[in-house]
Amino acid sequence: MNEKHFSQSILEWFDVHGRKNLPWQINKTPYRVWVSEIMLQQTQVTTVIGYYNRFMDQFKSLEELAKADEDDVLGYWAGLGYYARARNLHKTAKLIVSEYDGEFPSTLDEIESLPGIGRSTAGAILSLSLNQRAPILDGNVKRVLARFHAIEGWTGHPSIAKELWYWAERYTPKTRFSDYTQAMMDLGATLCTRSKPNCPQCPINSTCRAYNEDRTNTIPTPKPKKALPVKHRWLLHIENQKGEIYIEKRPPSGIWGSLWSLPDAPYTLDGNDITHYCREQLAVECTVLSYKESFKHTFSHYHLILHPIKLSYVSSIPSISGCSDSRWLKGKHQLGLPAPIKIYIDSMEEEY
DNA sequence: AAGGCGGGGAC
DNA sequence: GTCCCAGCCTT
Repeated sequence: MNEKHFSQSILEWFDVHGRKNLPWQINKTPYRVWVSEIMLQQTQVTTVIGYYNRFMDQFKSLEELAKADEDDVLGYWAGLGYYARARNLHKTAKLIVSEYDGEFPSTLDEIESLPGIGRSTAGAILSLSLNQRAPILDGNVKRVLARFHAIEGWTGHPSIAKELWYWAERYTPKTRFSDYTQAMMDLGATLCTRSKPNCPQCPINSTCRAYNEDRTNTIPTPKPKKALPVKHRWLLHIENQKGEIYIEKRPPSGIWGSLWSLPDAPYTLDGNDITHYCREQLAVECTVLSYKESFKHTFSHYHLILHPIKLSYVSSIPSISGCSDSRWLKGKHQLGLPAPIKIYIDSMEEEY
C-alpha cells in the first residue's frame, strides 16, 4: 500500500464512520479548534465536551479570553488537570491580541511558537481549522502508525517519534487536510484503541503489520514505568466562626499552579508546630480542632498523601509582609479548586 | 491499586 | 537529546 492508498482508505472510512458533530467541529475557527486541542491534549473527548461547552460559552472569542481574569479562566478549567494548559491558553490569547492584532496566526512556525502549542497541536489547528496541509502526531496517530509499521519502542522516545513523524508527514494527503487529520484521530480513538482494537473494521488492516503479525497486544510498547515517590503534606483546613474556609492562591509553578487551594505544610511538623506555621506563614492565629482521615492523590510523578488537620480560626495577625494571596471560601463560589481538594471540602460539608 | 491518556519545556 | 513537569478518569 503506498501513501496515496493509505490516505484514500482513511478518508473513505472517515466519510462513513468519522466524527463530524463534536462541538469544536461546528463553526471551526482557529480559536475554537485551539481551545479544543488544548483540552484534548490529555483528556478524553467525553470528559472534554462539558468543559468545552462551558468554556466557550463564557469566553466566546479570543478577545474575551484575553480580557478575562486568570482566576476566571482557571475556574472554568478546574477539574481538567494540568493547569499549565489553562495558564498558557490565557497567556497566548493575550499575546495574540498584542502581537498579532487579535488575529490567530496562520503559519505553522508562528502557531508552534505560541505558549502551550507544540508541533502536533500546531498541525492540528492549522489542518482542522484552516484546512492547511500540516501533519499531526498525537497519541492516537502514534498508535496507528506504530502498529501499521510494527514499530517497537516507546512512542514518546525521540528516536521513535522521529520515525513516526516521518510516516505522519508522508501519509498526509494532498487534499482534504482537515478531514484527514480528524480521520486519523478518530481511527485511533475508536478502532485502533490501546486495548482490544477493532481491527476487522479497520480500513488499513490488510497491510497493517501489527494486525497481520498478531502483535497489536505489544505494539505500541508501553512507556517505561518507574516507581513513584511518596510525599506527605499536612492539609490545613482552617475554618472561621461563619463556617468559611481559609484558602490561598498557589504559586504559578508546581502542582496546581495558580489555583486556589487549602494551604499545605511540611509533614515533618507536629500538631503543635502547625499553629506556629499558621501564625508565621499565613498570619493567622488558630487552634487545632481535629485530625481528619488522610487521603492519597497521585500525580504523574509522585504520590501525595494529604493529612487534613482541622483548625479553628482565632484572629488575623496584621501586616506580615509577603504573606500569600488568601481569602475565605464561602459556600457558593466560582473558584477553581483542584479536584481532590474540592472532593475533600465537599465531603466535609456533608458531615453537617 | 494500576493503568490509560499526551504534550511542553528546561537543562 | 535527555530528563523533568504536570492530574484526572477508567478499569
